[in-house]
Amino acid sequence: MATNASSTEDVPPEEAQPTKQNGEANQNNKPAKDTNAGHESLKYSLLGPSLTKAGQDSVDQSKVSEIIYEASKGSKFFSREEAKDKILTAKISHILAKKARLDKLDLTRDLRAADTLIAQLELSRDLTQHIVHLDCDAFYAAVELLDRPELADVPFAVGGGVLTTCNYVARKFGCRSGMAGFVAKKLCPQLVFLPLNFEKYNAKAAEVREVLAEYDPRFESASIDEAYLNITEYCAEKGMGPAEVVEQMRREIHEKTKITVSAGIAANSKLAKICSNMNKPNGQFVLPSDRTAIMEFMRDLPCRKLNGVGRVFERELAAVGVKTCGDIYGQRQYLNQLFGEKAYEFLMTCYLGLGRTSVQPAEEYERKSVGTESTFKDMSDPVQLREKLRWTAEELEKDMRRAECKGRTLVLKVKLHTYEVFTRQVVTPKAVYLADDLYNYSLPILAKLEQERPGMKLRLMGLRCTHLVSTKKPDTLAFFGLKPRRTESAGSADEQSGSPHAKRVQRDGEWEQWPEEALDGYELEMDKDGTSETREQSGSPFRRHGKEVLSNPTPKKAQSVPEEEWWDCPICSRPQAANERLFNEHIDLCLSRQAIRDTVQQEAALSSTGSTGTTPESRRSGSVGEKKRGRPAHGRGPDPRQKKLCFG
DNA sequence: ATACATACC
DNA sequence: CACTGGTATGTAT
Repeated sequence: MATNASSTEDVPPEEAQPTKQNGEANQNNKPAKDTNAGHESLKYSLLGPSLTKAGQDSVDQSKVSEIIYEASKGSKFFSREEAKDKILTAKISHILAKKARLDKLDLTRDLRAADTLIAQLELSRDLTQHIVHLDCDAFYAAVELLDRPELADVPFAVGGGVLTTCNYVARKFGCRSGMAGFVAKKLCPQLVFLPLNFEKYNAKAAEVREVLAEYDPRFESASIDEAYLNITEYCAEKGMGPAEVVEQMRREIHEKTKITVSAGIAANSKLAKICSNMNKPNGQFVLPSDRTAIMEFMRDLPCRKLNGVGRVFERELAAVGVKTCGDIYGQRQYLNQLFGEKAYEFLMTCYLGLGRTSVQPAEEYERKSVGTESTFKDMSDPVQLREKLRWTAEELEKDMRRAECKGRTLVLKVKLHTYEVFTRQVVTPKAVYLADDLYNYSLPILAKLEQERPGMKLRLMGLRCTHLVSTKKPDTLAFFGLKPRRTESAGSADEQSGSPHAKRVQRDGEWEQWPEEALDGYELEMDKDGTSETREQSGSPFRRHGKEVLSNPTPKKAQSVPEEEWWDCPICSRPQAANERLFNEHIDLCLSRQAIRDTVQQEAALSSTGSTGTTPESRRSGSVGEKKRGRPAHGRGPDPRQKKLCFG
């Protein structure tokens, strides 16, 4: 390790380039160098995702990587990582071979297509909004520290088998979130472990959100400790600059919650997210909303900093000569063919520094799946496996009740003792959520798996429902126009996605099921055992790292008059919640409601092609809400509506 | 539609 | 000591 001390620290290992002559896969199996090279990428991979994260700057990464490597090697986990690394290496050599083949062709067309796309994307650039990404610093650790101030200078971590997070003292030793506890202990023998306490974190997160709502009542919770805000209006109202506003907001958050946050301020959410990492912890960074400044910023930005580029994609990109976002331009003629359309478009928007400027409360996003999984001691006894499946089904039922939905597809996930993962799914004949149904429909696929690999030993089992059908009462009522919708929504999250048709089709799919499900929904609600209250509040801790399900706090001003504003639907004339997206959805519903009613009456309960309401697109343009918010309608261009991954 | 891989926190 | 859990999304088939 002495040899690779400083030069290889932060960069991914080089891929073997294919030799000029034979473009096929051979190069990566050359014996002498490859054992070493293979380990380099494996070690890099074992370093984990937080390499690029804050707090690791002063750490000797090669030393850390060596310790992790030594601690891990020989384990089944390690073997699996090794195998995965080999697969990736092969995949990369395949990509390189393809690139070599492309090089022999005339790529003028691809080059022109890329330039056209760039020009088109450029038209959608919106520099008028001030978007902020806020990120609490080592959030769980910071919350724990409030109760245990004596830990301020000692390295500690939250979480058991795997570190959920750790404080900055521990990070100096190379510890990081996602790391196995025993590995962290090797890096830092004094490391103190604290158990997770989600109720505490959620309570503190709610305090932080109280403050955020003052600056943008429609802020978007991206996770328990992250949020996006659009402060354009706030800046205009107060006559303040965005940096000044965020300084003030961060000060206020710290005063009221004793939590420090870092912030990025930029013209769109993608840039803001990158910027919030620049001055962590307890700092902020402004990227001026100026095209040249943005292009220069992106030019030198390592691709790995992009939300959506992980270890694998980073390696693939590096292999074709793309290390920074600026490098994307030089390779633009290859990217579509090498990585596919979505990745290609994603990369182009990254090169240009484009991103979404829309920010909306998380509860306005539609949930796509609900699932649960757990790890346990290796198990192969079929009886025990069935017990485990039964238990998993019961856990999932609880989660489904909390989420107020049923699923039409059930996915069984299984991890073998070797860490290989399998999933198998079934479409259920009806939407399900009861443990009995979940168990009965998943049991046959478990049995089939057992048959496929006799005596399989499992270390994890999980069940997940997809193709969800909401059983929320407000939606049902809104659907039939009985009452305007307010807070909750199971609506789709399409925005200005450029191609409304795709979404429309999907929605029609949902609608087909609604008449039937609507009644079920009531039944589910009617069995009110008070759980729907206790569930959401504090009943059982909804242990979640992901998106928050809580609604945004109501701004104090409005609290006295909770439902102060309504917009009248132009079709049914009923008042609707003053929310641009819900309003548009309501119009969608109104336009096809009659068709749905017909369908229900015919009791052609299943497939109702009649419900395919051909909704006019025109109304989406000058929507009332956009004026209300003082935010310009975003370009119709391919600006994505994504939540996490940005390939869309 | 199904299976698998990747990514994020 | 002994490598998580929940959700979303992309690609290949």
